[in-house]
Amino acid sequence: MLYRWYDANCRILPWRETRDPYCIWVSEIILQQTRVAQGLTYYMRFINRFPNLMSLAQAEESEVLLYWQGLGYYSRARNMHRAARQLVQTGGTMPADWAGLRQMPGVGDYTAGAIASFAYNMPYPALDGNVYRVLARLYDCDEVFDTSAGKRFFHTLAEQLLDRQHPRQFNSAIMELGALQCVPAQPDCDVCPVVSFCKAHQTGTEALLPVRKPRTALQDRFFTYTIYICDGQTLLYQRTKRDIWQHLWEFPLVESQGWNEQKWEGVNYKEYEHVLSHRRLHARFIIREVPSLDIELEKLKDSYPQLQKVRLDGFGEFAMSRLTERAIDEWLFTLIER
DNA sequence: AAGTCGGGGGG
DNA sequence: CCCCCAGACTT
Repeated sequence: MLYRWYDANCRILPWRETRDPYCIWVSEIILQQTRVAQGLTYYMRFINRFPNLMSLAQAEESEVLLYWQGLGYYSRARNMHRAARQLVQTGGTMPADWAGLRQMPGVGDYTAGAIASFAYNMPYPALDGNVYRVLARLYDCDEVFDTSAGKRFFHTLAEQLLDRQHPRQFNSAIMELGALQCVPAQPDCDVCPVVSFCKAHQTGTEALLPVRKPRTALQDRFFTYTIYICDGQTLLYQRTKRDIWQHLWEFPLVESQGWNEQKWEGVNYKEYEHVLSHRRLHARFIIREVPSLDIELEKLKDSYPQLQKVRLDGFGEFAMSRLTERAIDEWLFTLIER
């Protein structure tokens, strides 16, 4: 039932056309907490530039981050780069078993199971958000799934259900079922291939499942960026602290607890709001034309790591957050053209 | 166990 | 506004 549905309905995706563990690894990292539609173009560009372990290991981290720019969760890219360098040091091939995969930086239980089953057809379950939803509904199970106990519970369930003769096909099918058919909101159960096995549908509880623990509240942060301008150049620094956007570049930043209501007469600035999953950022970008960037650089260099002069047409070498990217594209550049 | 890390799309 | 997405890591 399930396999027939999969063959007829599955999406054609490049990482399904290969069994190269490197390519499958890259796809799984990109797709962590990321929709296929968003990750697809990143995957194509990434594989084209870094077609194998060696090419990734030999690249600079800064270039890897450029290929990740805009995708979010940037530690994924840095962990992947670190893993590639580790593997090249120890033989230059991808691990060929679950335990070896699981030890790679950035590879957790889900990703290890996904690579093991997709690349090697090994009998390990792979529980992502789709699978938790499908299992919770099939068994009408209201156990909270994103706790350690809940993960153990569903993992045991998945191991029992797993088709050990066809782990690749099984994992692909059940994930695709969650992505296309057993969707979070208003699933069309009338056309579901496994509706006759679905206890939640018999009870009418599909919409209540799966059960997740409550999310942490959104917090506000206030950023004031200063764009120093002189002679077609500006100042950029690299974020290095354990915080958002680690190792990305941006304009010198001062964070405050709120907006102190001073008047901004004659000051050239623009405000942006930028929402992350658990933060609401309130950002002000201020343009300050100064007589000399070297004087500002000297004053600020102790507070801002890697602070340096950058030509306004040279931003392409520096990986930046969407927020900074937007401020540059929508404001700075349109302002400069006048 | 709880918090952190991005960004985007859909209802 | 809310939700969730081929999750992992740190504290």
